[in-house]
Amino acid sequence: MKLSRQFPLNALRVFEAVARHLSFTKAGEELGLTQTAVSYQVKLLEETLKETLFLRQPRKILLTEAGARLAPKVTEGFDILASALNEMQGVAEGTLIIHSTHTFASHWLARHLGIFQLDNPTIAVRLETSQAVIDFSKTEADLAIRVGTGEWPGLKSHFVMRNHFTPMLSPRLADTIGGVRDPLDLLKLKIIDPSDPWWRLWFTAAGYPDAPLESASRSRLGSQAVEAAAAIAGHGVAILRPDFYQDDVAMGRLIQPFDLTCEDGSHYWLVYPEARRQTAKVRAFRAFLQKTLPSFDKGPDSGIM
Amino acid sequence: MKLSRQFPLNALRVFEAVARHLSFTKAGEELGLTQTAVSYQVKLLEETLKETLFLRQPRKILLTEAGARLAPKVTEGFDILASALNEMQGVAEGTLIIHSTHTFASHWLARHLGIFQLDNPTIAVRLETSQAVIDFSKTEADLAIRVGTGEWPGLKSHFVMRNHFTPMLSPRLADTIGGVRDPLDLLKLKIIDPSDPWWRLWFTAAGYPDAPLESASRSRLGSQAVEAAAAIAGHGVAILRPDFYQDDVAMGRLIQPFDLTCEDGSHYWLVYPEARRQTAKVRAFRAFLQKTLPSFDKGPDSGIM
DNA sequence: TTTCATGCATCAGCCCTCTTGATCCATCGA
DNA sequence: TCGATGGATCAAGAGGGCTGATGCATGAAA
Repeated sequence: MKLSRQFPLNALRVFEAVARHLSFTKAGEELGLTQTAVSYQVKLLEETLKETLFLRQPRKILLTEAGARLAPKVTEGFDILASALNEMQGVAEGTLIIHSTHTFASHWLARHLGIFQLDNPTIAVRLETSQAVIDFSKTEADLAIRVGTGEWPGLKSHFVMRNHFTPMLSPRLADTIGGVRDPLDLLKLKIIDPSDPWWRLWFTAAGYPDAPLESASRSRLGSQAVEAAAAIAGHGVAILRPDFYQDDVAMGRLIQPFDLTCEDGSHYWLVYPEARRQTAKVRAFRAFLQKTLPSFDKGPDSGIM
Repeated sequence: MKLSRQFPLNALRVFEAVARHLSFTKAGEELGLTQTAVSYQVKLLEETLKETLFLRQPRKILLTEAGARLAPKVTEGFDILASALNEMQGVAEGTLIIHSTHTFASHWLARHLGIFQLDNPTIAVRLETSQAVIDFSKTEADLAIRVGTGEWPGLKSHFVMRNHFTPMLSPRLADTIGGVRDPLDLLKLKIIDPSDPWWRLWFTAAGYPDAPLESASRSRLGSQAVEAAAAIAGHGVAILRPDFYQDDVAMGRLIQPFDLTCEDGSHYWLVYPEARRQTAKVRAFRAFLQKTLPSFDKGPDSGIM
């Protein structure tokens, strides 16, 4: 007997319940079926096996020898299946896989995940980072932090924080030109990745739409973290998300010469597949962001700039 | 997770196959499904569990952590179910439960079953006897020997032997009246159960339709075996199936004074539910009767009288 | 004994699950 | 660049399985 497609697995499940209750009606109640349906399924199974499994006596049924031999093993088999599912779900519930960009991971998550772990000691966190926009069907992340407009088909998204930027540089470098007071002062220094459109946006916002930015086609360094490192080393002025470099400012490794920040319409979002919205671990992470970030889920047009 | 009605068991079976092959297409081939159907079932299971089980990569799929944890247990569970079914069928195949009347069991089966057991050493035989016409849905007999016309709805029947009868008595009793030569001589003796219609049939066949049989309403002794015992003890003349008492005749305990036998239209039949026609043990028993009884399956109107 | 309650079998009809076939898409290898 | 491979998606259709009504047999209660 192979459990091939033909085999009525559901009938086996019904049999298992009937064997436990020794009653078609009761089994039906357990399974949410009518007695009629139970009768049908049992008959179907008996016909498939060519074995009578129950003796129908008036007002009660008995297991035949064959049925009595079959029942305990079937119960065991279904128990194993059920526990496999439970266990899998339990373990899955217990591990939260977060995908994020390097930048967000190192500058925000790394700093705040401790709180989450304190609040949710039973949930292990695995952090996966890459610059790519991940496809939930191709990696097994439970949720991701993405930059974008918040519109992704099939995914639920919650606003996390604005994605704004402003020039930042090392105080030593600023000193070489006697300090930075006017946006144009920046042009005296080396601009790290001047082809980044953020520079044009920022200078425009600062009132200098025509600032002469070298259009040397040197590509971006790849990630903001690398650019920041270059800036800290005094190699030039980078345009960075100030939120992420508060520590460096505090430690005197970077300064933010102007309060003016800019944005390009894309922001940080928490996203996950619609289907998994209700899982406990995702809910826990959402609650954590809610608690930690005042701007969470409020949309890009509210909250502090 | 309860394996309630809602749970797509079939999808779980499909998942199991996919996890083994790591291919939707291959799994489909094993199960006799199209790749489309497999895809649907896997998706259904994933939605039910709210867990991605496979990572769909181009030209290949991988199990996710959750899937990898689930697969072996699911395989184990299905293996247990499959072996339970196999085992049950094996054991069931190995035990033949025969239902029969006391008479046929003690006078024919008991004498010949040895041959069947020699021919089929792997089949254990269990004999259940009662006078009642059994209902296959209420007892777990595989087959039965019944007396009747051979017409039972839902049951397959094979003719076994004619059901004929003739007066029999102990030789000592015959001697008390100087021997039995004419049917009317029997009337000098006590007739065991004269209300049995067989007596009237036999006397009519013998040419004495008006033989004065006491119509005392004493009920039948219940079974032919009891009546035969009474006859052997010399308590009177019984009307019996001569086939069944050859031994008693040979041992001088009974005599059959007349060759004339009669019948009432009912005969011995082998019957079993249509659905079980092809099981090995039933086939073996049919073959045994075929070999042992010249009249088997030839119908009541052929063969020796 | 009659009547009621229980429990399973049967039947016809319908819904919805599941399957199929066609098509599309992405990737890998030549 | 093209063909082969393997999965996803879609619309359509068939058939399996469920339901509610009904029947039947029995045991319990009146």
